[in-house]
This record gives sequence, structure tokens and C-alpha cells, in this order.
Amino acid sequence: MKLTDKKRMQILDAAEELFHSSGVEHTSMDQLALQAKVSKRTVYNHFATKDALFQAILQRMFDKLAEGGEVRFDATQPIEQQLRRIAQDEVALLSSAAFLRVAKIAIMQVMQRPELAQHMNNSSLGCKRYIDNFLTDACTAGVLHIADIPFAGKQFIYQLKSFVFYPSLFGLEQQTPAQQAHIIDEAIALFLARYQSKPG
Amino acid sequence: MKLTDKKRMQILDAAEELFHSSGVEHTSMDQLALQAKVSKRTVYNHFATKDALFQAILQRMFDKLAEGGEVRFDATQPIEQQLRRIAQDEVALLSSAAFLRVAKIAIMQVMQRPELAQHMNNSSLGCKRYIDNFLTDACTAGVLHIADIPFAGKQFIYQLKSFVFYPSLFGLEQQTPAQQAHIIDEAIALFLARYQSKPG
DNA sequence: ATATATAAACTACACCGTGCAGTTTACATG
DNA sequence: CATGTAAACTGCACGGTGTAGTTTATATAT
Repeated sequence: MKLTDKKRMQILDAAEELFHSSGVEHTSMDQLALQAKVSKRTVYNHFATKDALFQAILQRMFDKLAEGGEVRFDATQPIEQQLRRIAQDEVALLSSAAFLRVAKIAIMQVMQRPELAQHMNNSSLGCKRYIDNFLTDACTAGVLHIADIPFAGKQFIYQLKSFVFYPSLFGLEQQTPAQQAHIIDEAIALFLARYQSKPG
Repeated sequence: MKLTDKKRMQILDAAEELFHSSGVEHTSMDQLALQAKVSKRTVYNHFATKDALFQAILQRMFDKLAEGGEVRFDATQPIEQQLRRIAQDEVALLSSAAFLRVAKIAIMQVMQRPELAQHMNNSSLGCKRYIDNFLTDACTAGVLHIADIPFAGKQFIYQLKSFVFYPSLFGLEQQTPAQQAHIIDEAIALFLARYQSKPG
């Protein structure tokens, strides 16, 4: 790897770390160069302004998160098991350090500069990408009965977000894996109590 | 009213406005004095530091919100109707301009300075104050069956928060009253499907 | 050799908080 | 009703600090 690429990576790593721990505003470019073990001039050779660096960080973090498999409905499997799979993936994402970092940075910026709100929200992550298709297939197969599928999908995801994501984001609590499992079980129980097709 | 009280109010009003629209960090004391139509020196005669002003703002806004009635369980009324009453009160609070203001200011500060997190979370607003008691009474009366009451209470509240509060907070969408009514209906349907005692 | 990195000093600016000389307001007293 | 007075407000300049971004002169990697 060329030296310049290595330096660039050091800068991005340091920015990710510092923007997360101290916030964009509270991170000075001197501090950042120090942490990156790079001269400040080198930072500016790679990124014209602090804002350009911030945009690059955001992009890189989104790219890292874009990966992740899709769960497709399978009529031969119990619905409860498939929902658990979806929820486990989602909780793993929502509680991952990488996701919390980018979310914290992005949300702080959005709250400070509301005009950037919709620009951020466009990118779709995690199970949000495929859950509508999944639920549609499950309804078609007669396993679920849902009148408003996008709404029901939100109800499911919001359960997980509310218990797992926001408390971590605001620095209140972290969940143990056992607690996470309980949250998932209860979210599924709530969802199926409402939407699972009853025999007869 | 005495002049000094009037000036103090002008300062607090300006701070509330600017802290909300620009964030605490991005609001300068010069800008604030200008908006308050008060000399900067007067600001400092009332509040020793910017942080003291911030604390005062937070206190004043919490005080404004502290009002609000409590819904107590009534065995002679349908549970669905009582839950709707609770949810309506909560949604009114969560979507009120006053609540969104204080929440935005407080959350921005907490995210920038995580060490203040638990200090903030202590104050309990809205139905969070009484919902555990309500659900306990409903279970005792045999109307609901809930194993983990605090958890179930969170499930209910989080539905409302997720659909009403966070989207507004992040500047994404506002709900029409009709949409709010739909959100409330669906939250109750979800909750009762899981926790309402079945006859027989 | 030539592009890139480094270190350190420098510019330009914004901001917090203070000091002070002079003015306004509220109110009491002759 | 006039006048005195204490408290509060004003406007402005200033010290100190922190930070984005630049310059310059030098060293190092390819």
C-alpha cells in the first residue's frame, strides 16, 4: 500500500474515533492530526476542509454498514423463527459499535442543521430494506394477516430500536445479550399476537 | 412588573428560541443579547455563565411541562377507552412544541456531553409517571394479564414515541391528527392483542 | 528526482467573560 | 410635584483562549 493511502486511512480512523467520542465540533484539527500520527498539513492535503472530512467519514461509515444479508420469507419454516432471525440481525446492527458511531455523529449533525435531515434519511439500512417484502410474502402465504404492511413493519422495527438503540445512543444503558434476547422474544410475541393468522 | 424581571424573561425567551434553533454550542452570547434586546452585560448580570443560563432554561422548560393529569384505572370503564385516553394525553405531550423544544435542547447537550445523561433522565414526564400503577391495577382487576409490567408499559409508550416523537425530533415528518389517531388505535390494538385477558 | 510528509510558526477570526463610564428606571422623601 | 438615590441597564473595548486553515523550510519515501 502506498504511503499516501496509509496516511489517508490513519486520518479517517482518527476522525471516526474523535468525532464519535468528542463530537465534530469539539474535535480540533490539531488534535485530529496528533491522533492520526500525521502532520496537520497532511490532513489538509487529503481533505480541503473539516466539513469535507466529515462528509467522507459519514460516507465511509455508511458503506461499512451497507453490507448485511437479507432474510426472505420461507413458507416451510415457522414464522416465529424467521422473525427471530430478522430481529437478531437487526439488534446486532443496532447495538454494534460501528452503527452507534455513525448514528450518533449523523444525528447530532441533523439536529444542529435540520436542512440536512432528508438527505440523511434516504439511505436504508438493516432489515428496513426487505421487511416489507418479507411481510407481504408472509401475508400472501396466509401466515400473517396485516392490513397496513409498512405500518406493521415499523411497529416491529420500532420495538427493537426503542429498547436497544435509543438507550445506547443517549448513553443510558447497554443491554446484556440475555436482555436482548428477552426484548426480541417480547417484540415477536407482541407482533404475532396481533398479526398471526389464527387457525379456523 | 419590574424592569429586571422583564429583562430576565427576554433573556430566557431568546435563549429558548436560539438554543432550540441553533443548539447551545452554536449560540453566541452576543447573538443572544441581540435577540433578547438586552446588553450582553445584562445577560451576565442575570446569569454568571452560559452554562448557568442553559441550566435555567432547562429548569424553566421542565417546570412548564410538569403539569398534566394522571389517569387512574377504573374497573367500570372499558380498558380500551382508558388506554386511548392515556395515549391521547401522551401523544399531545410528545408532539407539543414545548416538549419538542426541551427535548431537542436536552438531547443535543446529552449527546455532546454524555456525562450529563443520568442527571437528565431522572425527571419523569407524562404517562411514564403513572402507567405502572395503572397496569398493575388493571391486572389485579383481571382485565389484563402481564408478566412484566414495567416492560409492557415501555412497549406501549415506545410505540407512541417511535411514531410521533422521534420523527418530529429529527425533523422528518409531522403527523396530522388523523394519522395520530391511527397510530394510537394501532398501538392499543397491538397491546391488547398481547395482554388483554381472554374470556374463558 | 520528484512527489509527498513533517514541524512549527503564523494569520484571521470567533467567542466567553470582564471592567467601566455613563444613562435609565423605580421609587422614596422633602 | 420636584428632587435624590440606589439598583439596574447600556455600549464598548479588551484580555484570554481556541480553532480553521496557511506558509515556509526541511526531511523522507518511491
